[in-house]
Amino acid sequence: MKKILLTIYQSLYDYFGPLNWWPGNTPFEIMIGAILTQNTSWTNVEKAIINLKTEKLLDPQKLYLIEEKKLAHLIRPSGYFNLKAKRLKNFLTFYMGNYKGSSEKMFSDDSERLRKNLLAINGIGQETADSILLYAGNKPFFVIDAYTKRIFSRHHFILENDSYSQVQNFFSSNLPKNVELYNEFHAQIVMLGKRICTKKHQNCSICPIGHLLAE
DNA sequence: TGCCAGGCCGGGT
DNA sequence: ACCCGGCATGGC
Repeated sequence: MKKILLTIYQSLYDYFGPLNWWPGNTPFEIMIGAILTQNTSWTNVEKAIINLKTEKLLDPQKLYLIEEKKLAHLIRPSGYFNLKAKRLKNFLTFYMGNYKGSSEKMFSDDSERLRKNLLAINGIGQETADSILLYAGNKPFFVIDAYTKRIFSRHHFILENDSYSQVQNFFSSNLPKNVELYNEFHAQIVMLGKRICTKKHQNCSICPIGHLLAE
């Protein structure tokens, strides 16, 4: 199993090339993006982030102080804007209150403890927490999303109704614990899910890992 | 035009 | 412990 997972990864990498995730320049931008992209396409999130950048508001202190209503307006293109404005505020309260807006301080905490604390924030679930830890903090937490579950359950590596932790454990226990690998592998999975292994069509004839999959 | 997108929460059973 | 409705815009 360890071998085939790495082979799948290698095939994806050969096919798509390096994806250089996460799109975003700073840890803070990545963390904001992680919340904004919940059940939302990245193109919509980009528009919201551009709005924040244009207003020069992509800054912990400024977003912490801005009125929630105004924040909601700025992130409108990302969808669920009222809900997400609230969630961003919840995160910012945590981030400013505990770390004064310093990602270095935040990620110098014990990672398991930090993960629990992130999960305690209303609006941050397991995928968002792991995305923050992996892509903003370079901590080895494998991110599980809808694409991962769809692709790997479709091909019977996992069960369709496996829990998040079960799926995460499947990857963690069958891969070397390596941040770069976790980073790139998840990015490759998302690309495969978007482009080829979509909800409606499996398109297995052009799937770059089709020959590696059972059935 | 309807379906989908890099989830999560709260209330009900 | 599950199951479900709500949240909302933009692209194809």
